[in-house]
Amino acid sequence: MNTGFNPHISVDIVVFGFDDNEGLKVLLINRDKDEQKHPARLKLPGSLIIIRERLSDSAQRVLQELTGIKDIYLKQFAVFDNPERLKDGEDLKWLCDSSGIMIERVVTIAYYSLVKLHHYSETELSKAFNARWYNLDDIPDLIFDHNEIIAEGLSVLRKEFLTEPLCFKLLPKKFTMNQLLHISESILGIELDNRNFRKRINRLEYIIPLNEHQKGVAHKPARYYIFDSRKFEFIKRGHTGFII
Amino acid sequence: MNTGFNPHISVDIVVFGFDDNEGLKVLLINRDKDEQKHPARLKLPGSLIIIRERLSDSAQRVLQELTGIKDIYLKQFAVFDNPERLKDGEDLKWLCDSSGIMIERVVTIAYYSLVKLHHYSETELSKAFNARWYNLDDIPDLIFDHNEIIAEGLSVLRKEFLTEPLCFKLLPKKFTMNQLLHISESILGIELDNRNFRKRINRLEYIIPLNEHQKGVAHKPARYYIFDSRKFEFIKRGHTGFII
DNA sequence: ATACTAAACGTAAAAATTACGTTTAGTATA
DNA sequence: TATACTAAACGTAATTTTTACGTTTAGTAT
Repeated sequence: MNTGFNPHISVDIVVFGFDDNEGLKVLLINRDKDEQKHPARLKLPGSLIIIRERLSDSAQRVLQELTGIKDIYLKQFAVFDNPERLKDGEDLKWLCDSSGIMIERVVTIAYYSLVKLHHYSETELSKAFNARWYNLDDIPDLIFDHNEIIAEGLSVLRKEFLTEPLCFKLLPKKFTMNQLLHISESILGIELDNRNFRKRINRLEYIIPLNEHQKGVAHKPARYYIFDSRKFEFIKRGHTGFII
Repeated sequence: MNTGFNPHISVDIVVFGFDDNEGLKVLLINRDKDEQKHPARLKLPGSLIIIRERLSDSAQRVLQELTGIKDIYLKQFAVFDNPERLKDGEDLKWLCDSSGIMIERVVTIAYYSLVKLHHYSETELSKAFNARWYNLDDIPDLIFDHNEIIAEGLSVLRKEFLTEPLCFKLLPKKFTMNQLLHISESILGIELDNRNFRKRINRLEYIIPLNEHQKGVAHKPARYYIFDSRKFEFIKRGHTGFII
């Protein structure tokens, strides 16, 4: 039986969702989408790739199929290849049944992603996809090596966050200094000094202050800023790129 | 015909070799190990993995089989998965012939490595393996997407070099400040100010000055230093790790 | 003795970091 | 209408790091 799946390669996606109030979360789905088994078998969104599919296409497709989330930033961050990683007999049986092929060994390519949590309704994720957001420090036992994949994903995210302008994927076009601060704190998992943070950000030429302010807040209204990605690239490339 | 190869997954290794005089080089082999075809088809050491083999084991094995180099530091740095990456008909035919299996599509996991060039005799590499070191800015057209793999490998190496203590893999146990400087310059591809470099390094607690100096040189003999990896880890982990 | 070489030390200005204190512009409430 | 409250925004002074240089030192070679 040829299902079109590549029996050796899968993708798994760690979707980090940011929420102003509650910080960073991860999206998990139920292994058995429609059943309400107890205990539930939770996992990352992921699946075998289609034979000749590009990995990034595969990741986008799988994510949409399993969670409805589409067209988002995805970053390949590691490969998990332990030949024993699918060792759990029951979960392996489920994988063979659900994919319709004999599984010998699967190498998975892991992606992480950053999304604005409020863009995706909890109710729809839950009802249509049996998917839910979990706090980072409250993640249950997952199938296969998915706990390890999340841990590594978070570690890479934190490293890349220091050199890549990732926070702007989680912010509206116009954002305040405090929003930027809170995201940085959530992702890095540390507290930052408000005043020193402002000073550091103000030196960055690619974060541009606007003459617009918050309205209707019960305190001094905050200024809005925008991120100029062209300026960022220009500076990052050491002024060697041509800006048309 | 079951050759034991996984028809979908390969490893390729970018071996960077450092040489005090000539800087950074890359090890390339001939596609056709024993023939002296003209023009030669050059490539990175790499091959399909064995069905249930771990990727890192595979990389070590393949490297030893194709170049004789063994037990070295290898770092997974990227996945190359373009479904058209093996497009070249002649090279694809060679791959099918040499592996003995029908190739549909191969995703390759790329590793980079750092070795002391003088550890590997040019003659033996050349005679026994038809392998040669090439200067980074003098790399010919390679098969498949191997030029792209090298470019990406170098880019990742340069990034990781800034935060990981990679240079000590290229230095003898006891090294001089100038050796450290030259490696840094070679890898980063830029010139560094000798005096400011010394100052910066001297601040690092994990680079330890010895009371030993060069002998028999026609100038002020240089002090030797050693790298204390335990101290480095201790400091890097933010003093939270237990040192027994 | 003198020249030569790379190693090693030094210095002063500028920039960035750190650890704090103070003022400001708005809403809420008494 | 005055006062309280809140987060935003500005400020400062000490310390550390970076940058761009100049000078001295310890050896061999001639």
